[in-house]
Amino acid sequence: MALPIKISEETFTPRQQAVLTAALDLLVENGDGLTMTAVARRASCSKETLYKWFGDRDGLLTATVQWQAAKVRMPTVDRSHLSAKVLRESLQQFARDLLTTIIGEVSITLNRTAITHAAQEKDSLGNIVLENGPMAIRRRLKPILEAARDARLLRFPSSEDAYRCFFGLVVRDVQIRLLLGDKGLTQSNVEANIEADVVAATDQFLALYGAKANL
Amino acid sequence: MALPIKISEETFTPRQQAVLTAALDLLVENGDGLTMTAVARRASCSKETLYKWFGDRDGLLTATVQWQAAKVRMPTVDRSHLSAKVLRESLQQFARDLLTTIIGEVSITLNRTAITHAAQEKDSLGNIVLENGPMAIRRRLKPILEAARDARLLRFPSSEDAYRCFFGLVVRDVQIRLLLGDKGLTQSNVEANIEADVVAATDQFLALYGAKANL
DNA sequence: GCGGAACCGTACCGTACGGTACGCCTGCGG
DNA sequence: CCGCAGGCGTACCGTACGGTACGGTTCCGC
Repeated sequence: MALPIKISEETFTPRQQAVLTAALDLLVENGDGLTMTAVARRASCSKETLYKWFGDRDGLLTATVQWQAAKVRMPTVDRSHLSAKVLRESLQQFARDLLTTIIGEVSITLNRTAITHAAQEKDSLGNIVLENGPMAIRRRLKPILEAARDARLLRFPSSEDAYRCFFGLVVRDVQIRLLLGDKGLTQSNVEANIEADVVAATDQFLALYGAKANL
Repeated sequence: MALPIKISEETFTPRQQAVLTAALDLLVENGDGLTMTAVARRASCSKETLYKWFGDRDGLLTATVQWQAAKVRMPTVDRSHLSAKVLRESLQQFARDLLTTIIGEVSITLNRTAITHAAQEKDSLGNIVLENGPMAIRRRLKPILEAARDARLLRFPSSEDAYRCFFGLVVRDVQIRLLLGDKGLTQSNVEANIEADVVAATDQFLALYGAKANL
């Protein structure tokens, strides 16, 4: 079946959401060793109910990822009056959101789960994570970039390339290192430098794509 | 036990290397669903031998990743006479190697395996991959960056930051999308653009860190 | 009050897979 | 020629886990 990308509030009943919360907690705690029995016990429900609601283990996993991923909300930027200052602050906000998201325990777990899943020729989880992560950022950022170009604040031939450059400047090697469990890169460690990194990445992006002296 | 980071040629006998090759092939083919029985059958050896040589499944996995990761070789750059031209070409070579590596089937598989492993509170595989991937690049690149700074070709306060910026400009969202199984980003698709991306990333890096008009 | 739907808890089944044991063959040193 | 070490193939064991079945309880509509 084609998975719905969007999840509305009413997709899951409160009880079901409690189950999904339990599943997510277990996922974060125990890695991908998520068993149906454990979820049932944690959520105080029967396995039969799990299978009735979610079909099978994959369905539960999918629902969990989908439900959690949909909770990530992007800030809306007013692009009607873009000034250099507003643009810079918007970019910084995007960078901050992106960084704080990817270093979060939940994001790491979800990405790991989806990648593990993708290793078994199943890309549904990967698509959900992509759609709610990088692609969501892209959808929100590109209009702003294009508005900024129209306002002569930025210069680029392709907004796609500009977006991907911004992504690279912000994320760098942080995400892959966290996913691989690099001990030299704890969340708190990265967290302390977020503000500096946000400013640095934004400055670099503006240096590359700013129309003039936007530094 | 502390895992040796370096693997010499003689660490494994040819027969053992054949077994590891079989394991790697299966890993690439079947994702993380690597079973001891499958490896034994593919390598035409008995399971008993596998356990004798590698201890347990984790040992086999570790040996496979370790052995394969060690095969990645970095180019050596002569940093005695660095000119702007040589620097640019060196950077481009690094970018090219990095990109061609991470889009390769084997790299994707190894990273996925290590990440899956990291989701179970085991970071040995992750460390091996990190050490032979990003960290290896860093070890080779940083001296060049610093030599270029000494030669007044580059300007930066921290070679660490410069390296990580370069990494971000080159990799961008390619690796995470491939790991997540993004269908809109096939290897061939990326491969076709490698040269353009290499040049673009290098130009951007030089624009940010070049001492003067190194564009 | 009554029937039934939903659901909990638990017991159960089948299978897949990690790990072990054993019988057999081959090659080699003495 | 003998014995034995190394290794192949296979059968086997135990367990963990996905998935199912079923009895008991609660709650809701009538």
